[in-house]
Amino acid sequence: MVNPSETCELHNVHEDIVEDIRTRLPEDVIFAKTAVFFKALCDETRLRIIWALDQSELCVCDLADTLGMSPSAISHQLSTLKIANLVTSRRAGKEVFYSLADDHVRSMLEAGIEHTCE
Amino acid sequence: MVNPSETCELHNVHEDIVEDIRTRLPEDVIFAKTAVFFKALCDETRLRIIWALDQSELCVCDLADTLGMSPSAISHQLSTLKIANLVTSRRAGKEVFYSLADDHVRSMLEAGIEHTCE
DNA sequence: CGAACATTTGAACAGTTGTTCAAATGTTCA
DNA sequence: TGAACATTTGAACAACTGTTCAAATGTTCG
Repeated sequence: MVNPSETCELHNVHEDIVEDIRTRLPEDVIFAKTAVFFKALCDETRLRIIWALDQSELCVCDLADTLGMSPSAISHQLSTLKIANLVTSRRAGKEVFYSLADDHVRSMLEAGIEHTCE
Repeated sequence: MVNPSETCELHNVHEDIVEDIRTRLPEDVIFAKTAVFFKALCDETRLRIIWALDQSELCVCDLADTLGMSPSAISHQLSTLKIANLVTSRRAGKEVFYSLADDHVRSMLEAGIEHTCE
């Protein structure tokens, strides 16, 4: 919790609005899960992976070759993306093919890129 | 760059697709800027701030009181959000009121929350 | 089985991040 | 001007993150 000396004087806060907003604030778990979702999207490498998987299902080596990175680094990031449920995988022999989990991921990437291109 | 020993054997990569995707990969700056945008959205505190500002323009102390955090912590996060162009501010006397920079931020927050609520 | 290769895993490392604390800066008003 | 309060700033700190490296695990095929 917060040290009282750090809070503003109560009579100076716009009490009505603050009280209203505080009661309607979504539960912690909502913000926690949403943060996890955006965390998965906030790294350049993961964005490149998602962009590439939006073009085509790809195996780890394909991604490593496409992005000029080590298979190990790619695999670690794919693991992060999988835990966050942004990608799915299927094994085909020695290779493991990854693809986007759903259209939400695709549209979120596109919305993000579009926003930065303004 | 990548140590050659770390890359997969060239003949095993799906060359055609990889080459096609590699040539169409957006520029680095696109991914960098998009990552900055999502980075601003990937923290719980910042998501709460954005949610609150979506309800109403608020000053630093209002936000601190609403979220139960110190004004200093809130101010630091608002600074981060302002640098990323997600919020704007106006001074009114001793107080500084913050609000969302544009509808993109609002819709992105809503899309993120909606995604986590499935 | 054993060789070859794709992938995963875990430790280690430097770099980044969010909060706290103390101090500085802005602004109002008596 | 000086007191009072809102906000900002910078240093410090622990916690977290992304990559590398070496080693382990999966899978195919001779």
